[in-house]
Amino acid sequence: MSDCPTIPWLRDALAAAYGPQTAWWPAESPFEVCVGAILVQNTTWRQVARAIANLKAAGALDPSAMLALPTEAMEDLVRPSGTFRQKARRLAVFCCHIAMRWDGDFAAMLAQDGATLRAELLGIWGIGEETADAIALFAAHRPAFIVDAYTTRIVRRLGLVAEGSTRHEVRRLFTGALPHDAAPMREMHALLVTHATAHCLATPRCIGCPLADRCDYRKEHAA
DNA sequence: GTCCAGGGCCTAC
DNA sequence: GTAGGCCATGGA
Repeated sequence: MSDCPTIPWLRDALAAAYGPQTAWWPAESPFEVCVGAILVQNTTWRQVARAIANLKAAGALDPSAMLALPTEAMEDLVRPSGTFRQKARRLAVFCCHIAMRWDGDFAAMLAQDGATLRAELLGIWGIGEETADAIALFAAHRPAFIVDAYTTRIVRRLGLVAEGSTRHEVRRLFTGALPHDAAPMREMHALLVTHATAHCLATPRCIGCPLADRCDYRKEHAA
């Protein structure tokens, strides 16, 4: 739980390479952030953008409008993001929660303190830790650190956590070293995703990588 | 044709 | 508490 000195180094190295990540989550409203967070489960943002464009064109980027859509229509709209039946159902459950628990007042739901909001989100079927943290951080602007597949991959390659490490260990690594505030957590997460999509998924991986001195991508394959 | 992507649920042990 | 199967499209 002591501060890991590599985290500030990592942040600075990525910031130097990619610059400030302002307005990084591409969404026009907090609700759109939530929809994106659910749709991006186990897929790429490119696929999510298509599904969100469909929803926008259908006028469904609103909790009550979305809830009014027939199941099959929702499935068709979110189809490009994969696992479309599950995701249509998760969005419906989420909208239903807003309607039932908050009488449709989505802004009031997001206005809760971070811990209460996170606990409530985790109680909604279809929302796990990563999705809850994404909503808390990018829709409600509460301090929360998102541990996604990219983040885990990067810290494993840097040797900061063991192969079998849990999500909670990775979270502690960052929350212990970053200010407990939404802005630095948003910035760190955005830098990690920007870096991962630029290098960790690319081939060849390490040409021009700002972490090349300390990163060993072979480490993750030992798992 | 095969593998994998910014998860989460469910079941079995 | 955790490992494994499942969901399903689309890009590389």
